[in-house]
Amino acid sequence: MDITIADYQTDQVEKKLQKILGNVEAVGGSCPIRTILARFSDKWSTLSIFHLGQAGTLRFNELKKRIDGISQRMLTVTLRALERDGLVTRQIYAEIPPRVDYQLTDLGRSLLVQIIELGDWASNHSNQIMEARKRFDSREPKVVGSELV
Amino acid sequence: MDITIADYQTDQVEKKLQKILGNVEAVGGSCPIRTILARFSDKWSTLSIFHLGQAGTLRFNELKKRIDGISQRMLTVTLRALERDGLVTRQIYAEIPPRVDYQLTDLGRSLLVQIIELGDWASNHSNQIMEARKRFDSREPKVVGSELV
DNA sequence: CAGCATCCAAACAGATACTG
DNA sequence: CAGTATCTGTTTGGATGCTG
Repeated sequence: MDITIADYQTDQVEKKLQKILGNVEAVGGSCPIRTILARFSDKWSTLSIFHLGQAGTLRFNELKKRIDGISQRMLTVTLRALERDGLVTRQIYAEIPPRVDYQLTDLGRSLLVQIIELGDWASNHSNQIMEARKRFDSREPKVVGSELV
Repeated sequence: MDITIADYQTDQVEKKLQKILGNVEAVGGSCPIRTILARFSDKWSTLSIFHLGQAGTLRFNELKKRIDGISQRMLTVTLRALERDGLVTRQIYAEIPPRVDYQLTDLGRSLLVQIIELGDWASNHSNQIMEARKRFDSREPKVVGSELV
Protein backbone atom coordinates (compact mmCIF):
# COMPACT_ATOMS: atom_id res chain seq x y z
CA MET A 1 0.00 0.00 0.00
CA ASP A 2 2.71 2.40 0.96
CA ILE A 3 5.17 3.97 -1.38
CA THR A 4 8.52 2.38 -0.63
CA ILE A 5 12.06 3.59 -0.82
CA ALA A 6 12.58 1.05 -3.55
CA ASP A 7 10.31 3.12 -5.77
CA TYR A 8 12.32 6.19 -5.05
CA GLN A 9 15.47 4.51 -6.14
CA THR A 10 14.25 3.61 -9.56
CA ASP A 11 15.69 5.40 -12.55
CA GLN A 12 12.24 6.66 -13.35
CA VAL A 13 12.13 8.91 -10.35
CA GLU A 14 15.63 10.20 -10.80
CA LYS A 15 14.96 10.95 -14.41
CA LYS A 16 11.81 12.88 -13.62
CA LEU A 17 13.64 14.79 -10.95
CA GLN A 18 16.27 15.90 -13.41
CA LYS A 19 13.66 16.85 -15.93
CA ILE A 20 11.69 18.92 -13.43
CA LEU A 21 14.67 20.65 -11.92
CA GLY A 22 15.99 21.30 -15.38
CA ASN A 23 12.78 23.06 -16.32
CA VAL A 24 12.66 25.01 -13.10
CA GLU A 25 16.13 26.36 -13.49
CA ALA A 26 15.89 26.94 -17.20
CA VAL A 27 13.59 29.92 -17.07
CA GLY A 28 14.42 31.27 -13.65
CA GLY A 29 11.83 32.58 -11.27
CA SER A 30 8.92 32.98 -13.64
CA CYS A 31 8.97 29.56 -15.25
CA PRO A 32 5.70 27.74 -15.86
CA ILE A 33 6.45 24.94 -13.45
CA ARG A 34 6.73 27.31 -10.56
CA THR A 35 3.56 29.17 -11.36
CA ILE A 36 1.75 25.87 -11.74
CA LEU A 37 3.07 24.50 -8.50
CA ALA A 38 1.88 27.73 -6.94
CA ARG A 39 -1.64 26.70 -7.85
CA PHE A 40 -1.63 23.73 -5.47
CA SER A 41 0.19 25.82 -2.99
CA ASP A 42 -3.07 27.41 -2.31
CA LYS A 43 -5.12 25.33 0.09
CA TRP A 44 -8.39 26.68 -1.30
CA SER A 45 -7.52 25.56 -4.81
CA THR A 46 -6.85 22.07 -3.61
CA LEU A 47 -10.06 21.85 -1.66
CA SER A 48 -12.07 23.32 -4.52
CA ILE A 49 -10.71 20.74 -6.90
CA PHE A 50 -11.43 17.95 -4.43
CA HIS A 51 -15.03 18.99 -3.98
CA LEU A 52 -15.68 19.61 -7.66
CA GLY A 53 -14.12 16.25 -8.36
CA GLN A 54 -16.43 14.58 -5.94
CA ALA A 55 -19.65 16.38 -6.81
CA GLY A 56 -19.16 16.83 -10.55
CA THR A 57 -21.00 20.13 -10.91
CA LEU A 58 -21.55 22.73 -8.23
CA ARG A 59 -22.96 26.22 -8.02
CA PHE A 60 -21.08 28.99 -6.31
CA ASN A 61 -22.86 28.77 -2.99
CA GLU A 62 -22.98 24.99 -2.99
CA LEU A 63 -19.23 24.99 -3.22
CA LYS A 64 -18.98 27.68 -0.59
CA LYS A 65 -21.06 25.60 1.80
CA ARG A 66 -18.81 22.57 1.33
CA ILE A 67 -15.51 24.34 1.76
CA ASP A 68 -15.79 25.19 5.38
CA GLY A 69 -14.26 28.51 6.36
CA ILE A 70 -13.73 29.96 2.92
CA SER A 71 -14.83 33.55 2.42
CA GLN A 72 -16.83 34.63 -0.57
CA ARG A 73 -13.95 36.66 -1.81
CA MET A 74 -11.43 33.83 -1.62
CA LEU A 75 -13.78 31.45 -3.39
CA THR A 76 -14.21 33.96 -6.19
CA VAL A 77 -10.50 34.56 -6.46
CA THR A 78 -9.74 30.85 -6.36
CA LEU A 79 -12.29 29.91 -8.98
CA ARG A 80 -11.11 32.65 -11.31
CA ALA A 81 -7.56 31.41 -11.03
CA LEU A 82 -8.61 27.83 -11.70
CA GLU A 83 -10.69 28.96 -14.65
CA ARG A 84 -7.79 30.95 -16.01
CA ASP A 85 -5.58 27.90 -15.86
CA GLY A 86 -8.12 25.84 -17.76
CA LEU A 87 -8.80 23.55 -14.82
CA VAL A 88 -12.39 24.60 -14.22
CA THR A 89 -15.23 25.70 -16.48
CA ARG A 90 -17.66 28.42 -15.53
CA GLN A 91 -21.10 28.13 -17.07
CA ILE A 92 -23.35 31.16 -16.65
CA TYR A 93 -27.09 30.87 -17.12
CA ALA A 94 -29.09 33.98 -17.97
CA GLU A 95 -31.61 33.40 -15.23
CA ILE A 96 -32.97 35.35 -12.33
CA PRO A 97 -31.75 34.70 -9.78
CA PRO A 98 -28.41 34.10 -11.48
CA ARG A 99 -26.99 30.61 -11.72
CA VAL A 100 -23.37 29.73 -12.33
CA ASP A 101 -22.17 26.18 -12.59
CA TYR A 102 -18.60 25.11 -12.03
CA GLN A 103 -17.00 21.86 -12.98
CA LEU A 104 -13.60 20.41 -13.64
CA THR A 105 -12.24 20.25 -17.16
CA ASP A 106 -10.44 17.17 -18.42
CA LEU A 107 -7.23 18.90 -17.50
CA GLY A 108 -8.60 19.61 -14.04
CA ARG A 109 -9.56 15.99 -13.58
CA SER A 110 -6.13 14.81 -14.59
CA LEU A 111 -4.71 17.13 -11.97
CA LEU A 112 -7.22 15.85 -9.46
CA VAL A 113 -5.75 12.38 -9.82
CA GLN A 114 -2.34 13.73 -8.86
CA ILE A 115 -3.34 15.74 -5.85
CA ILE A 116 -5.53 12.94 -4.61
CA GLU A 117 -2.40 10.88 -4.32
CA LEU A 118 -0.85 13.69 -2.36
CA GLY A 119 -3.86 14.02 -0.11
CA ASP A 120 -3.87 10.28 0.39
CA TRP A 121 -0.22 10.38 1.34
CA ALA A 122 -0.95 13.13 3.83
CA SER A 123 -3.82 11.14 5.20
CA ASN A 124 -1.71 8.03 5.62
CA HIS A 125 1.27 9.78 7.17
CA SER A 126 -0.42 12.41 9.29
CA ASN A 127 0.24 10.43 12.45
CA GLN A 128 3.95 10.21 11.73
CA ILE A 129 4.11 13.90 11.02
CA MET A 130 2.12 14.95 14.04
CA GLU A 131 4.40 12.86 16.23
CA ALA A 132 7.48 14.35 14.65
CA ARG A 133 6.12 17.80 15.38
CA LYS A 134 5.45 16.91 18.97
CA ARG A 135 8.96 15.54 19.39
CA PHE A 136 10.49 18.61 17.82
CA ASP A 137 8.49 21.04 19.89
CA SER A 138 9.13 19.27 23.17
CA ARG A 139 12.88 19.30 22.75
CA GLU A 140 12.92 23.01 22.10
CA PRO A 141 12.41 24.76 25.44
CA LYS A 142 12.87 28.25 24.13
CA VAL A 143 9.29 28.80 23.11
CA VAL A 144 7.18 30.80 25.48
CA GLY A 145 3.55 30.87 26.43
CA SER A 146 0.69 30.12 24.13
CA GLU A 147 2.48 30.76 20.91
CA LEU A 148 2.81 27.19 19.82
CA VAL A 149 -0.35 25.67 21.19
CA MET B 1 2.01 7.99 -20.45
CA ASP B 2 -0.67 10.43 -19.51
CA ILE B 3 -3.14 10.00 -16.72
CA THR B 4 -6.49 9.38 -18.35
CA ILE B 5 -10.03 10.12 -17.31
CA ALA B 6 -10.55 6.41 -17.05
CA ASP B 7 -8.22 6.41 -14.06
CA TYR B 8 -10.23 9.11 -12.45
CA GLN B 9 -13.39 7.11 -12.78
CA THR B 10 -12.13 4.12 -10.89
CA ASP B 11 -13.55 3.39 -7.49
CA GLN B 12 -10.06 3.78 -6.07
CA VAL B 13 -9.97 7.47 -6.74
CA GLU B 14 -13.48 8.12 -5.52
CA LYS B 15 -12.80 6.21 -2.38
CA LYS B 16 -9.64 8.15 -1.65
CA LEU B 17 -11.47 11.36 -2.29
CA GLN B 18 -14.10 10.50 0.28
CA LYS B 19 -11.48 9.47 2.76
CA ILE B 20 -9.53 12.68 2.35
CA LEU B 21 -12.51 15.00 2.42
CA GLY B 22 -13.83 13.11 5.40
CA ASN B 23 -10.62 13.75 7.28
CA VAL B 24 -10.51 17.37 6.26
CA GLU B 25 -14.00 18.08 7.43
CA ALA B 26 -13.76 15.98 10.55
CA VAL B 27 -11.46 18.23 12.47
CA GLY B 28 -12.25 21.56 10.88
CA GLY B 29 -9.66 24.15 10.12
CA SER B 30 -6.76 22.78 12.11
CA CYS B 31 -6.78 19.20 10.90
CA PRO B 32 -3.49 17.48 10.08
CA ILE B 33 -4.26 17.09 6.41
CA ARG B 34 -4.55 20.80 5.95
CA THR B 35 -1.40 21.60 7.81
CA ILE B 36 0.42 18.97 5.83
CA LEU B 37 -0.91 20.20 2.53
CA ALA B 38 0.27 23.61 3.63
CA ARG B 39 3.80 22.25 3.58
CA PHE B 40 3.82 21.74 -0.18
CA SER B 41 1.97 24.99 -0.53
CA ASP B 42 5.24 26.54 0.07
CA LYS B 43 7.25 26.66 -3.11
CA TRP B 44 10.52 26.68 -1.22
CA SER B 45 9.68 23.46 0.59
CA THR B 46 8.99 21.72 -2.67
CA LEU B 47 12.20 22.90 -4.24
CA SER B 48 14.22 22.02 -1.15
CA ILE B 49 12.84 18.51 -1.18
CA PHE B 50 13.58 18.16 -4.89
CA HIS B 51 17.17 19.24 -4.50
CA LEU B 52 17.82 17.18 -1.40
CA GLY B 53 16.27 14.23 -3.17
CA GLN B 54 18.61 14.68 -6.08
CA ALA B 55 21.80 15.40 -4.20
CA GLY B 56 21.33 13.19 -1.17
CA THR B 57 23.14 15.35 1.33
CA LEU B 58 23.68 19.08 1.15
CA ARG B 59 25.08 21.78 3.38
CA PHE B 60 23.21 24.97 4.01
CA ASN B 61 24.97 27.09 1.44
CA GLU B 62 25.10 24.33 -1.13
CA LEU B 63 21.35 24.16 -0.95
CA LYS B 64 21.09 27.92 -1.07
CA LYS B 65 23.16 28.02 -4.21
CA ARG B 66 20.93 25.49 -5.93
CA ILE B 67 17.63 27.07 -5.05
CA ASP B 68 17.90 30.16 -7.11
CA GLY B 69 16.40 33.24 -5.56
CA ILE B 70 15.86 31.96 -2.05
CA SER B 71 16.97 34.22 0.76
CA GLN B 72 18.93 32.99 3.72
CA ARG B 73 16.02 33.65 5.99
CA MET B 74 13.55 31.68 3.91
CA LEU B 75 15.90 28.74 3.59
CA THR B 76 16.34 28.66 7.34
CA VAL B 77 12.62 28.90 7.95
CA THR B 78 11.87 26.26 5.35
CA LEU B 79 14.44 23.79 6.62
CA ARG B 80 13.22 24.19 10.20
CA ALA B 81 9.68 23.47 9.13
CA LEU B 82 10.76 20.41 7.19
CA GLU B 83 12.83 19.22 10.11
CA ARG B 84 9.93 19.74 12.46
CA ASP B 85 7.71 17.61 10.26
CA GLY B 86 10.27 14.81 10.25
CA LEU B 87 10.95 15.16 6.53
CA VAL B 88 14.53 16.34 6.82
CA THR B 89 17.38 15.61 9.22
CA ARG B 90 19.77 18.24 10.39
CA GLN B 91 23.23 16.99 11.28
CA ILE B 92 25.47 19.47 13.06
CA TYR B 93 29.23 18.95 13.20
CA ALA B 94 31.22 20.62 15.95
CA GLU B 95 33.76 22.07 13.61
CA ILE B 96 35.08 25.48 12.83
CA PRO B 97 33.87 26.76 10.49
CA PRO B 98 30.53 25.15 11.32
CA ARG B 99 29.12 22.46 9.11
CA VAL B 100 25.52 21.42 8.94
CA ASP B 101 24.30 18.62 6.68
CA TYR B 102 20.76 18.24 5.55
CA GLN B 103 19.14 15.20 4.03
CA LEU B 104 15.75 13.68 3.52
CA THR B 105 14.41 11.14 5.98
CA ASP B 106 12.60 8.03 4.80
CA LEU B 107 9.39 9.94 5.31
CA GLY B 108 10.76 12.80 3.27
CA ARG B 109 11.73 10.48 0.46
CA SER B 110 8.30 8.92 0.38
CA LEU B 111 6.87 12.40 0.06
CA LEU B 112 9.37 13.18 -2.65
CA VAL B 113 7.91 10.40 -4.74
CA GLN B 114 4.51 12.04 -4.55
CA ILE B 115 5.49 15.57 -5.37
CA ILE B 116 7.69 14.37 -8.19
CA GLU B 117 4.56 13.06 -9.81
CA LEU B 118 3.02 16.45 -9.33
CA GLY B 119 6.04 18.21 -10.75
CA ASP B 120 6.05 15.81 -13.65
CA TRP B 121 2.39 16.53 -14.29
CA ALA B 122 3.12 20.24 -14.23
CA SER B 123 6.00 19.71 -16.59
CA ASN B 124 3.87 17.72 -19.03
CA HIS B 125 0.89 20.06 -18.97
CA SER B 126 2.58 23.43 -18.73
CA ASN B 127 1.89 24.15 -22.39
CA GLN B 128 -1.81 23.50 -21.99
CA ILE B 129 -1.97 25.70 -18.95
CA MET B 130 0.01 28.53 -20.44
CA GLU B 131 -2.26 28.51 -23.47
CA ALA B 132 -5.34 28.51 -21.29
CA ARG B 133 -3.98 31.52 -19.47
CA LYS B 134 -3.32 33.34 -22.70
CA ARG B 135 -6.84 32.62 -23.94
CA PHE B 136 -8.36 33.79 -20.69
CA ASP B 137 -6.37 36.98 -20.51
CA SER B 138 -7.00 37.94 -24.12
CA ARG B 139 -10.75 37.70 -23.78
CA GLU B 140 -10.82 39.94 -20.76
CA PRO B 141 -10.41 43.49 -21.99
CA LYS B 142 -11.03 45.18 -18.70
CA VAL B 143 -7.49 45.08 -17.47
CA VAL B 144 -5.54 48.28 -17.88
CA GLY B 145 -1.93 49.16 -18.44
CA SER B 146 0.99 47.16 -17.27
CA GLU B 147 -0.71 45.31 -14.46
CA LEU B 148 -0.90 41.96 -16.17
CA VAL B 149 2.29 41.95 -18.19
C1' DC C 1 29.89 28.90 7.61
C1' DA C 2 25.45 28.88 9.36
C1' DG C 3 22.64 31.09 11.45
C1' DC C 4 19.45 34.65 14.39
C1' DA C 5 17.23 39.33 15.14
C1' DT C 6 15.19 43.26 13.44
C1' DC C 7 12.96 46.27 10.29
C1' DC C 8 10.05 47.21 6.60
C1' DA C 9 7.47 46.62 2.18
C1' DA C 10 4.30 43.87 -0.29
C1' DA C 11 1.11 40.24 -0.88
C1' DC C 12 -2.70 37.80 1.23
C1' DA C 13 -7.02 37.19 3.20
C1' DG C 14 -11.30 38.38 6.13
C1' DA C 15 -15.24 41.49 7.01
C1' DT C 16 -18.40 44.61 5.29
C1' DA C 17 -21.28 47.06 2.11
C1' DC C 18 -23.21 47.38 -2.28
C1' DT C 19 -25.04 45.63 -7.28
C1' DG C 20 -27.14 43.26 -11.66
C1' DC D 1 -27.77 34.23 -6.34
C1' DA D 2 -23.38 35.47 -7.53
C1' DG D 3 -20.74 38.33 -7.41
C1' DT D 4 -17.65 43.39 -7.11
C1' DA D 5 -15.37 47.09 -4.39
C1' DT D 6 -13.10 48.67 -0.57
C1' DC D 7 -10.92 48.82 3.74
C1' DT D 8 -8.02 46.76 6.97
C1' DG D 9 -5.51 43.41 9.88
C1' DT D 10 -2.26 39.64 9.28
C1' DT D 11 1.28 37.09 7.18
C1' DT D 12 5.01 36.75 4.21
C1' DG D 13 9.45 37.58 2.65
C1' DG D 14 13.56 40.34 1.42
C1' DA D 15 17.48 43.29 3.14
C1' DT D 16 20.62 44.27 6.56
C1' DG D 17 23.59 43.78 10.49
C1' DC D 18 25.43 40.84 14.04
C1' DT D 19 27.17 36.24 16.36
C1' DG D 20 29.37 31.54 17.69
